[in-house]
Amino acid sequence: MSSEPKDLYNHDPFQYDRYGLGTTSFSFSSNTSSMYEHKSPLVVDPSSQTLHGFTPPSYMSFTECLHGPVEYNTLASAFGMSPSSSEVFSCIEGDNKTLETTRGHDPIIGSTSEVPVSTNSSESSFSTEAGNEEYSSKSKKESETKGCEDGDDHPNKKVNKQKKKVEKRQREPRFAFMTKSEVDHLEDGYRWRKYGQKAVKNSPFPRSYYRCTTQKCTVKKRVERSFQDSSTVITTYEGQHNHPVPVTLRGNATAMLSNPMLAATPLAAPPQRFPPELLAHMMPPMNTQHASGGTSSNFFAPQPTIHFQQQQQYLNDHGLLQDLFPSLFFKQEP
DNA sequence: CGAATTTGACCAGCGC
DNA sequence: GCGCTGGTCAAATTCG
Repeated sequence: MSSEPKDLYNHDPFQYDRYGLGTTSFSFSSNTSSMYEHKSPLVVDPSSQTLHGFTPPSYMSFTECLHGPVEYNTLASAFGMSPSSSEVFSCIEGDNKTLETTRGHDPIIGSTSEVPVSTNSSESSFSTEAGNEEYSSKSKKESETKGCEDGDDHPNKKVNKQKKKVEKRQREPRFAFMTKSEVDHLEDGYRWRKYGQKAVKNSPFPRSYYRCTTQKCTVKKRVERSFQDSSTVITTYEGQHNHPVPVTLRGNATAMLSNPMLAATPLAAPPQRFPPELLAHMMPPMNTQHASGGTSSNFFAPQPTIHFQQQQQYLNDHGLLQDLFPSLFFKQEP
């Protein structure tokens, strides 16, 4: 194993754990392992369970975020994608090591155990990492056995194993976020097939594993409920969709696509790339209901039309983005 | 009847 | 090396 994970871990994407109330830590890293970090105080409104200055993205669809060239999947846009009203109040992006952790300390759960994911949580965390390091052998197994020759009808797994050991696979970027939702599996417009379920240590709730059903799309997601707050669903996406959103959408997904705001969403917005979910989160409350409502909002509710660029402009004008993520404004792909 | 889900088994990685 | 855990497979079952 390379030392990369350790290094990453040392950077501690969960650093927000250490800074207590009113502090947030953002960590990003690209494939080159560069990392940006910035800590900035945020105003928290416990009653509304939201961070002021963090508003659900009404302008960007979840599916859009999941799809396409967006470097860091914008899953936070999932706000409102759930069949029932839900809120994403924390996002975590990282790699296996960061998210998966060390024994007995579930990465995600673990983070929440250190800083209780209470409804009045005062932290919001984003961290991104898309490492290049070896991926889990299981994934290799999956892609290889499915893909090809390995699969001779001989279940000679020993041989396969050796092949697998040699071959490395690039790690897919991961993105985790927590959502207040009654349902585990949030509708995001894509079609998923459940391929596994496991009991999670220290949690009464199982973790479900889903895979995108679209051919050749390797995106997966894990869904689990926080053991500390059963109303919180933790969803971890892995990979990026290489296909458009399936046409046949139901329920909210349909609503989402028919939402003029979403339709106007500039998929191609700024090419590279401030994670849209952050943009979304950092948007000041355009809708006063969000700012003062205090209740779980339905993010699909009609809202004033605001274009992405306008929102960005707003942020720029207020210096929010630069202040929070100066480096991201100049971030270049390697 | 095909698609999706369930569920027990299997495997690899990691810490001790 | 062993045991624990997460992740995946795949047969069986359920669903539409």
